[in-house]
Amino acid sequence: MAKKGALLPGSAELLVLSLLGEGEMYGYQISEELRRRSDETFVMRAGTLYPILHGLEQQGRVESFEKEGDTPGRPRRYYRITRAGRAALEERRQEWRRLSAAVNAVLGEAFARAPLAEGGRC
Amino acid sequence: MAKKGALLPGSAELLVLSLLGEGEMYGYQISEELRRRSDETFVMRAGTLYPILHGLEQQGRVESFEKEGDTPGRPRRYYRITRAGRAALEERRQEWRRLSAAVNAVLGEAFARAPLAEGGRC
DNA sequence: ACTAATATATAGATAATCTATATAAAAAGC
DNA sequence: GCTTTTTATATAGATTATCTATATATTAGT
Repeated sequence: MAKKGALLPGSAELLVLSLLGEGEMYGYQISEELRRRSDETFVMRAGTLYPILHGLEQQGRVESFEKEGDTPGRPRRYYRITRAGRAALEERRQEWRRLSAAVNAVLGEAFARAPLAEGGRC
Repeated sequence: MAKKGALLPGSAELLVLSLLGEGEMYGYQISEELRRRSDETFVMRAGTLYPILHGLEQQGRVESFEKEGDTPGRPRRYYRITRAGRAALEERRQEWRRLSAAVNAVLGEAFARAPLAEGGRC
C-alpha cells in the first residue's frame, strides 16, 4: 500500500467521481461524505482531495463554480460532474469491478459479488 | 491507478504472499499462476515481482533456496512462506476485505461479499 | 542459426498518495 | 473578550509502489 495510507491506492479518483455522480458537492463535503460512507475507513485529506479535483477539472470531467451570498462562512466551491466525467466514472467503475474480482480470484475466496448478469441465485 | 498498470496498486505483496501461502513456488511460477488465476488480468512482470520477493525475504516473511540437480535449465530459486509471513498474510487479507468493502460502500453497490461470519446463508 | 519461452535480477522513471504548511472565516467554549 | 475548534480551500515537497528498460543465461522449437 502507498505507505500506510488511509486510502486504497488507485481508488481516489473513482471515489470522488462516484460521489459527484450523485449530485454536486463542495470539497469539504466530499471528504466528509467519504469518511461517513466508508465508516471512517477512508480519510481523504485536503492535500489529496484538492489536487484530484483540480486534475478532474482540467480534464473536463468536472466543472466548478462558487456559490456566493446564501452560504455563510468562507465561500464554497462546488463541483459538478460533466458528461465526459460520467463516461470516465463508468469506465473506472468497471475497472474496479474487474480488478477487485481478480484479487478475490487469486485469494481463492468465495465469490463475493453476485455476477450481475449471470444466473447465479445468491 | 498507478499509470495504466496491470495490477491493482497496493495489492502486489498480498497476491504474492497469498500464492505462497498455498505452497512453495519459484518466481516465474508465481507470475504465471497469478496471470492464470486472475484470468489474464494481473500480469506481474519480473521487474515488479523480484524486488517484492527480495523485500519479503529481508523482512523474514519468506525464505528462499535453490533447487539444484533435478530441474533442467537455469536453476530455480524457490520461495517458502514463514510463520511471520503467514501472520502478515492474514493481516493484509483482512485489510483488503476492509478496504474493498469500503470502496463498494461508497460506490453504493449491492453488497458483494457474504459477511463471512454473520448469519447469511449463501 | 534463429526465435521464443523459461528464469532471475537490477537501475531508473513515473505517478499516486501523504505530510506539512498556509490562509481565512465562523462557531463554540471559557 | 479571547482562544480553540470546525469549516473551507490550496500548494509544495517527500515518499514509495509500480512500471519500463535492460542484462544475462539456458532450453526448446522451427
